[in-house]
Amino acid sequence: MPDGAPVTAVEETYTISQLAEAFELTPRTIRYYEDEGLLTPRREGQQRVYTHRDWARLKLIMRGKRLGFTIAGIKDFLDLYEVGDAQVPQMRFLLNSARDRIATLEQQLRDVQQTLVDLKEIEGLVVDHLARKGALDA
Amino acid sequence: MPDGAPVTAVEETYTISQLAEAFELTPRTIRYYEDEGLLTPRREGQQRVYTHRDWARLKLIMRGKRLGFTIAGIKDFLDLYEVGDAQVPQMRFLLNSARDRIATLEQQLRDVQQTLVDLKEIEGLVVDHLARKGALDA
DNA sequence: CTCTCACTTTACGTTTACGTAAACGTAAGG
DNA sequence: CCTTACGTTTACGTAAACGTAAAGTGAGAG
Repeated sequence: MPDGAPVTAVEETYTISQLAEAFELTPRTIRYYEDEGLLTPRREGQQRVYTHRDWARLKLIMRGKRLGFTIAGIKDFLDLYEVGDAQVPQMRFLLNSARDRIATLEQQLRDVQQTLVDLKEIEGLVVDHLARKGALDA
Repeated sequence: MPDGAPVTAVEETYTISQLAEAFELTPRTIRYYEDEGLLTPRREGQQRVYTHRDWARLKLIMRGKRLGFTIAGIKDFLDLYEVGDAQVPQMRFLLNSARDRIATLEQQLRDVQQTLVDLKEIEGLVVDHLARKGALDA
């Protein structure tokens, strides 16, 4: 076994455009996320090499975007997943960040639920109105 | 009873800065929403006069913002509440809009719930870590 | 060797959602 | 009459999140 050989199987990697296609983003966007510190792919020559770790982070990024978070906010959020090596003061900070975010998410949860109630009521009204006009086909 | 006298009690009105303070916005922002067609206050001379209807719409606007909608998206959403006088083709359009929005909101609901699960797990890990270090005071 | 293709960097452009400054109107108070 | 307070319009400025064009690099095909 040659020195420095990988212990685990060779990890699967992705190019930037593979990631772009998978997540329906442009390479530009993915590079932008790197500029903002959300991704840190290694380089092979000058080319970026992404691993399944970047894949996972991109999934979290997309979820954050669907939730309306800013890129900076998503970065903070991603940092929460990197708890391993933190010291106690940093830990306290992370804990507060996590709890803040939980609070706003619980507000968002209520907002979504209420909006769904509203919209379904509207939907009912419209369907009703169309029914009275006998225009409910299609 | 004089001609043209209001049947109901005189409706309560608000100035732009009253609204601004109540919703923690700037007057600039409220005028911007008017430019974008989200609010249409009547004028008294050159001053804007807002009613409780504008108040209600602003509440919906703020909720939309918390949900990460764009201003244009919020406008479309507000239009859904104006179903009364629509014709059938317009009704069909509204129905589709409402259903589309319901779909994305249900996705958002799942996202919020999953993110809450994630964050609470992180919170648990951090609390645990701090406990082992005996640093859970304060 | 040339061409193509995918990737790279640099840098200016664009949209959204307001901020901010300038200049003015108007009613109330001293 | 002057100031103060609040309102107005007009218009340029700005931060965020990319789009887009220009120009260069490196590997492989013909």
